[in-house]
Amino acid sequence: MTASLRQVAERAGVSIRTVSNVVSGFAQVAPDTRARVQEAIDELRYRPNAAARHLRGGRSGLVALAVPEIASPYFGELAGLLVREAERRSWMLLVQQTDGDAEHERRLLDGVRGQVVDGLVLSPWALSPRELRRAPGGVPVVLLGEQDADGLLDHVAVDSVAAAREATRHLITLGRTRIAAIGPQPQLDNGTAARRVEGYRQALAEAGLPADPAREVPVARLHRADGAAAMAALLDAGREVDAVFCFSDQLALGAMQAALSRGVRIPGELAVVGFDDVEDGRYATPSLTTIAPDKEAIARDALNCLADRLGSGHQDRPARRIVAGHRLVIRDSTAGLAGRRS
Amino acid sequence: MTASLRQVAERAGVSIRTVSNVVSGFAQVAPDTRARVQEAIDELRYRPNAAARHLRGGRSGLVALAVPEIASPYFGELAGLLVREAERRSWMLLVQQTDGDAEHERRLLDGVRGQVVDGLVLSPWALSPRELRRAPGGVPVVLLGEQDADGLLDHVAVDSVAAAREATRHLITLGRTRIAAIGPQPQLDNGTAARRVEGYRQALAEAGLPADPAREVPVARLHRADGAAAMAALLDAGREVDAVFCFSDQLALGAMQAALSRGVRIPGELAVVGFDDVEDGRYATPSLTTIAPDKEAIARDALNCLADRLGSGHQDRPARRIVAGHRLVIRDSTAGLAGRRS
DNA sequence: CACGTGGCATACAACGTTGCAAAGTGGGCC
DNA sequence: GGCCCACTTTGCAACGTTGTATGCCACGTG
Repeated sequence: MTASLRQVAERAGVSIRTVSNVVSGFAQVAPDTRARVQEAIDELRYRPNAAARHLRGGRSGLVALAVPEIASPYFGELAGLLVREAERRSWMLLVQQTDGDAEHERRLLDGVRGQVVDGLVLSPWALSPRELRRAPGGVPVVLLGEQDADGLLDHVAVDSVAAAREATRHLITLGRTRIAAIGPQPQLDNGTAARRVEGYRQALAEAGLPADPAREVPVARLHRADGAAAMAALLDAGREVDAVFCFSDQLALGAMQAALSRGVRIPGELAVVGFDDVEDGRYATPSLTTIAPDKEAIARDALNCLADRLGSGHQDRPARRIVAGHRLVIRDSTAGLAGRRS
Repeated sequence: MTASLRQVAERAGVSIRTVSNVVSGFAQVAPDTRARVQEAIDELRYRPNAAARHLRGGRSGLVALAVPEIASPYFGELAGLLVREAERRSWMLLVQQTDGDAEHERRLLDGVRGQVVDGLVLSPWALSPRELRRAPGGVPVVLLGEQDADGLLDHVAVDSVAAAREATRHLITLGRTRIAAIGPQPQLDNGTAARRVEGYRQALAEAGLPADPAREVPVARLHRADGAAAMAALLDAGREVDAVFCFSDQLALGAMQAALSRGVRIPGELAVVGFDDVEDGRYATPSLTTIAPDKEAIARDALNCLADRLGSGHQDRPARRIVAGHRLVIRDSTAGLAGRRS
């Protein structure tokens, strides 16, 4: 099948160890020996055996990304960036799906851990901080989103309170006063959604606008269909609403679709803001105003966390809480001018 | 760190081999011995070491998916299905991105191969059949799309000629006669695009419509921006066009956006059909008529191919050419009735 | 009683790699 | 000429697992 160090050694007339030295460029090897060995390597097309290295060294070079659903545009885009970032470090990315299922997430925490990957980037959905905390001492974990496991695991997230406040404030500056929020998830112990609600309420309070609980529409998942259903519910209930802040672009796109199909004009009668800045939103009609998290930074920082926990000496440093940047991107769904996309 | 067979064996007072037998349920083990061993396993939280199994058995339980871009909705959706399908077989999915780069694809063919994964699902973009063919005897490969490597590698794809013909024919039955195609890629040796052009032309010919080369708009990539640019070019050139068949939903969504932003009514003045049936299209305004490939079948069949090449005895069976099903899904971008989404 | 049989448990080796320690080689210096 | 040192190369062991072969025991049968 594929050549091993032994075969290369035989061919080059040296010991296995010397070939290993050439391959890993470790110890000093005499130039002519190195050349002879290299020749044998090329002829036999030798490639280091990953399994053996993994067994010997305890590192697989694999990192897992676990998200509720990889088909979701936000996670797809993030996965793309993580793959790229991983490659930069000679790692490879393994993708796991939790389907937003607690049991699944639990299994990942002590299943994939310690076995095949060197680290895990987890976007928890159903698991409470309490459960995340009891993660055993396996491989390093980085959480995405604001589920902070009581400071026991590293995590990377945007400042959702601030971002939600900015988004809502933006709607307020447009003169909207009856602003709904689509995306709370009271049924889950979900830090991210809770914080976005908080930011939304803060902005309303700052502006002296009343907070109407009936305008906070909870959703079960973050799909377009959930956004569409939520919007439909708002409209059917006759809630007079002139703007809506959606906790994800997916929800916003679904909401827009539902509103448009009922003849509601956007942004004229209804201004819409999303969250995530996925590509779909940029090309939707109208294009979607949104909070754009710095996804590159999230990907980079997440792998940085893993990298330095894998590095020597830092294994037990206290958990980090990294705040990634974000900015409000204003597009047609809130811009009066019915103009071009950003 | 994590317990090994040795430690379990010591604790249970049996040999390593016996523990192994318990774990893999292989040889016969006396009930009380089994119970004792199981107890030790539980107490020590023993988990089989993946690296050692990989080294010993030559199987890693990993399968790679290599696509140009995982952030693209079509590949994201496919990845989700593949992860699920892989899980059903106790495999895990590794994601690689080629960025549509030939060198990258080449490296994957003989790099990832034979080293860390048991199989590779590759969606080639830039590599010609000729190059794909010289794939060395590493791990099994399945190609997605219609790049068939001269019958040397398994591949799974929809019948693009037939699908493109149906899509175009649908536009013709609406009474459209000046039908453009967005998506040819003459600069690439890309079987898929070529076949879609072919189906498009066939439909025109069948209907006795003239084929106007200027209405076949090539694109460099399949992003929304490319579709938007192509549409803009068509409109700016003053080509009178009353329908367009786009080779992917992404292109179609970009094209719709460009048309809408210039005040072109869809489907009134311009009917649009896409290809892929990604979720975005279902929620676009108007919702997008498209060719829906049977993605579940593609995922299943791709892994089936790998599975039975990994199984005993079938390693050298001739390459398979699997045709996945597809259907035309008619939505608002071609339906006169400006109604609800499908 | 000797032998075969079947059930159960074990020993050994090997998968391919690398850390460690030590051996071999040659040259330079006193 | 002898000795030390630096440079280069090597052998051994171990990572954790499983295939193969074998050992041990009790039991039933001829």
